[in-house]
Amino acid sequence: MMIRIICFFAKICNRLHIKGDGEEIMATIRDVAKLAGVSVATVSRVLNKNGYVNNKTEEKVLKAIAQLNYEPNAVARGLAGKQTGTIALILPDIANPFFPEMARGVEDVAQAYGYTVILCNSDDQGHKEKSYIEMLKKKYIDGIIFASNTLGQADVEQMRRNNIPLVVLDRAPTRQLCSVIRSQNYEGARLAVRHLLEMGCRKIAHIYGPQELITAKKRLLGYEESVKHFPWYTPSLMVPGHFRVDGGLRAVKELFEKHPDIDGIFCGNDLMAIGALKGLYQLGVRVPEDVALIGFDGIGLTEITQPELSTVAQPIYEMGSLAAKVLIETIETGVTEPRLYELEVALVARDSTKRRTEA
Amino acid sequence: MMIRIICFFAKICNRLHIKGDGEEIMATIRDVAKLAGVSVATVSRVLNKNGYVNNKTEEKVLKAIAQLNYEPNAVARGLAGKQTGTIALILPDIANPFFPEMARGVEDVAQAYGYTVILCNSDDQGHKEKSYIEMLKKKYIDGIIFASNTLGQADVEQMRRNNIPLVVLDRAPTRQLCSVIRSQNYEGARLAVRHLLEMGCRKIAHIYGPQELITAKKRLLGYEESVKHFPWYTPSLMVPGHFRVDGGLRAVKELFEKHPDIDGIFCGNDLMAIGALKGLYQLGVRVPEDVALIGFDGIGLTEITQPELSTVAQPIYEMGSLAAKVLIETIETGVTEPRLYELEVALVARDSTKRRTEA
DNA sequence: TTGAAAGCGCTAACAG
DNA sequence: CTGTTAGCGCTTTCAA
Repeated sequence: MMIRIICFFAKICNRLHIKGDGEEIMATIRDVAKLAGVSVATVSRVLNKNGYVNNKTEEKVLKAIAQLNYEPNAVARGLAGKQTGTIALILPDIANPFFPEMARGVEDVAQAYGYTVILCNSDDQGHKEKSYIEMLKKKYIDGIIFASNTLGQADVEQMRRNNIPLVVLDRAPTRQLCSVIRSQNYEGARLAVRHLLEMGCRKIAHIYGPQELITAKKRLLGYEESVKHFPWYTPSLMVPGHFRVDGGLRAVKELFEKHPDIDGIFCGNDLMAIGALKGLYQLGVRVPEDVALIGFDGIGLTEITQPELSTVAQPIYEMGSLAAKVLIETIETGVTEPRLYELEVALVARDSTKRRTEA
Repeated sequence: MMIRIICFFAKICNRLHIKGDGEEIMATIRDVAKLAGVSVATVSRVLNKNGYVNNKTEEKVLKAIAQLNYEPNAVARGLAGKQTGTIALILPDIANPFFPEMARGVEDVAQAYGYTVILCNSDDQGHKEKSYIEMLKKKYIDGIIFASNTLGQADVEQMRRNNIPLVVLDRAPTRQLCSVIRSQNYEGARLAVRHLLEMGCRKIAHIYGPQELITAKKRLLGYEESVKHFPWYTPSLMVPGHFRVDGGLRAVKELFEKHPDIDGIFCGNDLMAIGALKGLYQLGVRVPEDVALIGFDGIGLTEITQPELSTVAQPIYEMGSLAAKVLIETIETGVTEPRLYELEVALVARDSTKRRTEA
């Protein structure tokens, strides 16, 4: 009884906006119902545009909503309906220049659909990913976009069991369990090599990324397939650069010790190409006169180097926005039919490969 | 009655994990209570480590929790307790190279404190910010970090009324209403100019950013104060570059039309410095031999140009991590005493200013 | 030290 | 077409 009375007073205070410091009180669905003279169910119906509602009634409700400046409470909705309007983006490191643009793509379409994006940096460490996933599950996240590399088959299956829609980027064979988005890594690599050949290169090296990554692997494969029939081809033309700037720099030096006559380098990603450019500069090798250089990814950094870097550009922003679109569709339709999207890449020829074609 | 029966069966199914496709069922606090033979209140107490709980009882509860693999549901917690363990980071554009590192700083400490970060790109457009804030309010966000520029006094006050803790980065006078984090923009500018002078420059220009931004303004001011007493000083040595690469490129060309004898340029941020470098290259002006060039911010890009760019480095990552720390403290202690944190900047002298000192 | 029970604000049966 | 009501899973008095 006592409780009731206290609650009653609390309510009165709420309604009258008596709250000391002028704190704003958010109207609830009940307030709206009362003001409109209908039940909360009816308000809920007009809110969610489901079920039948008389036009007149709807108008009354809408008016009440406007009058009270009512906004439905997303948390309560989440609890009741199991949908929070939140998706998570798990990526290795937002500070890696490849990911911000992709994140932007995700965020833009999420925003457009009324979703909110939670950002997670995994550093490609399995335990971080798992702890994120735990946390995201607790928060009733609606779905996850995975741009990270350490996602295991087991995790995917677990997500499935938890009914959490999943879209992964740049991952291989998990195919039948969730939608996958990637771009033409193999074809892109071939494109890069062909371009170097067309620019007159006659001994082309490759700096490759971590072979656990399907992208790095495919690009290496594309290189190999493109050059293995040449007489100059030899395995020592392929050196690792770990997808990092310093790796590219080191790799290029290693390369030139063994093969001072290299006249073209295809780097597995742009960061390594930037490192390679640096390394070549330090070696006194001119780009593109002595060596033509091309990267992969198409990140913005390739435009600020001197010379500007040729690259095989992936549609990074689109990969993100498509991922979000696919995920949200999965969430909203409930259809879990996994699909594979392979996006096209494009050769971007800039100064770093602009040499005279030799006969 | 019918309902009860159905629910009853549903519950049984849940408990027995009969759910067709092997979908996982998450244990609830009630399950734990039942298994431990206590009430949910008790479980809640051990969960939140508040209130008295007998050691024995606690053990039982803990065992039940472990046994059921129980994880408290964050959404329900949010509804009941008004705290969701989620903070928002509103910034202009994650694709702007300045922000990823800052975002990383925010995310890292958030993660460490068990919080989750929602990413919002405002593009510095007021309406986007407002719509984000609406959305975030609905979601019971615990606090907001603002690294964006169009936050008005009214918004800050509104946040206050809604009791949403707020930390802003790089903003000026909103001082008494929320905590502010920024770095020494004025001093940094003076540092940059002094460095150019020490390197022997005798006519120094400045490319400045949008004057609506306090940071750009302070840097411009620092420049002016440092050079206005020189005979060569004239207002046309200051041109706008909009904090963008292309702006810097254009600015440098404008500058050289009027003042071909410039031998030093201080750019209000690194992006403009990169553009300036490009422009100078196109003009055939050598850096640093003919012109020494220095930027501001200390973003990673400054290390990949040729020559590498000197810059006044802000502790970008720390700005982010500090912001998160301050925000979370505010959230958890409830203390809203606003503070101002001004972080130190550091001169990073690289090749772009490495010229012989003239007597 | 513990339990009962009233919410938090909304959704979704079900019954008119 | 609309209202009643039982939850969603947790926190938090209040009583015991």
